[in-house]
Amino acid sequence: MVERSFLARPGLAVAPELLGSVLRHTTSEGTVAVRLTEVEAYQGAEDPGSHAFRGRTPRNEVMFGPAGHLYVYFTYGMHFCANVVCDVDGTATAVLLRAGEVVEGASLAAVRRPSARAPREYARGPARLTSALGLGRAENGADLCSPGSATALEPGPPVDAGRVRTGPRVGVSGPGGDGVAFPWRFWLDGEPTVSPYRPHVPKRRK
DNA sequence: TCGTAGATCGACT
DNA sequence: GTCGATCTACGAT
Repeated sequence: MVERSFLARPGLAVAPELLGSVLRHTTSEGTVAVRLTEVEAYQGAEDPGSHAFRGRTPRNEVMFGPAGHLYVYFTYGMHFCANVVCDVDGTATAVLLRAGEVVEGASLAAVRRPSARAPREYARGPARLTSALGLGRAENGADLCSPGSATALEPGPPVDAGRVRTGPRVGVSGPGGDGVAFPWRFWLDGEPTVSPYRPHVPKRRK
């Protein structure tokens, strides 16, 4: 079980140390656990790309709460994405879980992700990861740091610091408006489950 | 293997 | 009414 104090820091500090951790979710169907290989930090009010940028709403309520809870939101009409809420109560920073490797419950993950051709694709991508774990609206606000919780975050095997890679999010400058892009994405080099980098280009519909 | 269009609905303006 | 922290199918190469 990850200590809540570990998460009660800015998402930017927590994110790289979260790589390699294992998120386990148990339902009536069974248990699926994913070892995180790619995450992205969201700096709340300082991040134009964050749900919390325009202030507190019923939707992002959980982000403003205490650390160690799960923020699950619905997007694009069909997908769920999951974040680990960080920092102290009242501060809306979080870490988006972008990709991971299924290390337990692969058969159940296969049922939930029928379109995946290989096990490495079970959780390769934010929406795929939540799908493989079986996370949904019901898990929004779930406590990750309480013993016996159906949704839990656990320390994984030690990660070689040399394999941790970072990347700036294109077009987003850091606090202070100095024009410097901050490295808010973190992933483990060489992991086949890391999603391919694609610049964020919102598509316009007709 | 790569690139693009379409799907689909809740939150916010 | 508009847009989105995306995924998948499908056509082209």
